Amino acid sequence: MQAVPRTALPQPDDQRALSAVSGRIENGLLAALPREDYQNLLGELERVTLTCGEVLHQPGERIWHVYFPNDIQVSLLTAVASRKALEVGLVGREGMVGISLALGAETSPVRAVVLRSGSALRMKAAGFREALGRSLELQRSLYLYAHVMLLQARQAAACARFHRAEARVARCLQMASESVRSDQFHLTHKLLADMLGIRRVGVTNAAGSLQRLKLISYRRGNIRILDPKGLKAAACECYEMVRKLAR
Amino acid sequence: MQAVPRTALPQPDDQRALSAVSGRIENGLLAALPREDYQNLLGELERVTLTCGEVLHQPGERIWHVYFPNDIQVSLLTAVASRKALEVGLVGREGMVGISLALGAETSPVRAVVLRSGSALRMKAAGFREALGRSLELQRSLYLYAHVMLLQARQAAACARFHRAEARVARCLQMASESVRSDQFHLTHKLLADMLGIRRVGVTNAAGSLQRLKLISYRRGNIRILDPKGLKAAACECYEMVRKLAR
DNA sequence: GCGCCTATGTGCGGTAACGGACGGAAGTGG
DNA sequence: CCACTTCCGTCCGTTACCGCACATAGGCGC
Repeated sequence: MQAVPRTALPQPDDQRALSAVSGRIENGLLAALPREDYQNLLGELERVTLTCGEVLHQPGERIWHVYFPNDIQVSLLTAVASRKALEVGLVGREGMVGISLALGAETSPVRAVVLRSGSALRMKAAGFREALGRSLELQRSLYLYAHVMLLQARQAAACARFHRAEARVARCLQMASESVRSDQFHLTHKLLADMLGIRRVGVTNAAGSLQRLKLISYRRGNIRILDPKGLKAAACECYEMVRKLAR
Repeated sequence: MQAVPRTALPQPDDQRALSAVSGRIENGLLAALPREDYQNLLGELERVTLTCGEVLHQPGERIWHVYFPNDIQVSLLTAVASRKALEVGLVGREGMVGISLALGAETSPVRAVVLRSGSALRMKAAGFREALGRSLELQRSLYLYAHVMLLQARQAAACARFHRAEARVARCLQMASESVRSDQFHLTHKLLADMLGIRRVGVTNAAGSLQRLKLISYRRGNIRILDPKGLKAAACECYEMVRKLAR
């Protein structure tokens, strides 16, 4: 992930904007809103397509947009000096990128990198804040989401400290699989290593071990889960933990 | 910290309640409120004295009270199976214990353990939620505080993953020193080890090394900072990072 | 002073992960 | 078909921890 260049802000693909926004609501947070509250947001939302590797937020920099993923997945990374980073949150269909803005901050504390290409609905920071002030329902669900992110970050901390690379790799694959709702998906060792804050070789070893156990198979980034139950057993409990405590 | 028993809920010392609450406001969050908002809270607040080792919240259990520390310090710990835990947040004069309640959760995601004895103002969960609904100012400052806790947790994650024990011990001592506003305080190796999620011996080694560098001296838990600048140089940057990004 | 508890120091083998480097193999674009 | 990039595998020595066990040493009550 160190190699990912700072990219220009993505442009909306306007030709598809209307149909997309007025169609079925894919994002969980938006879908859960009462219809009226959602209607009030519609004017502010614009659809963007994002590709793997794009950087949405940088730590310390101002948040210009918040993003509600449709089918993309976004990794939130905390970096330390010496070009090392660790994933401290993962945002998918059920979440949003830029929750700090809802909490009253103006700058992002993390780097937000697109992990899986797809589309999202985005909103300008100012419009978002206004909308938040108008909708109590939106407040309620976003603050609860902030709580989940807090949970995630804390669990990530304990996980990174105590769990072995192999278990963490297994957990990551399990999560990815459930997120895309398929037993096949694309994820390279390098990318996984960056998320887990370990060496690429560490992932290679762990993945090789999981492969020997017939839990997964992979080839040039194309991963297939062969034995979901076995994989879950090999994984650390952190994923389940977050789920459970998220209520 | 594994040895700390589950204690009964602390009882308020009612005889001191009135004088304490109506005196100078020590807690930062409360002190920052407009006078009117604070007056509205007064009825709900009760003063309690807490001693080192008391457990205020347990993960997964219902939050009955929130606490606004006067001079106590509270460590927030995330545990994994196998009796290991890691500090993912530290609450002092400027914060509160139980922020999850403000975000809409009902149970605590962490264990909250009193690190330094002293007093705090506490409030029943129901009363707190009502009060929060009434005061926009309180909302604003608590959500911002939630953002800071999120920051803390994320930084703690990266720190635990990447930084060496010695640097983390140095950082912890630096933080403790600033928190008590003194170059002397009490903190045993065992307690430090539990916060950092490393072995007691690891702390002993790190502390011994810092002592040989003439940065600190200690004797049976009584620590003295000899060279604050040197200590800061030996510490990892995580403390400063949180400060800076907290805006 | 004696017993006891807490706090600190030491020693030892074991190991998971590190950093760096190199090679091969699979796909990609001309 | 060939150059090139991406991705994966292997090997090396090194290191910062771990878990365990045991030894000292200060403080406290009696």
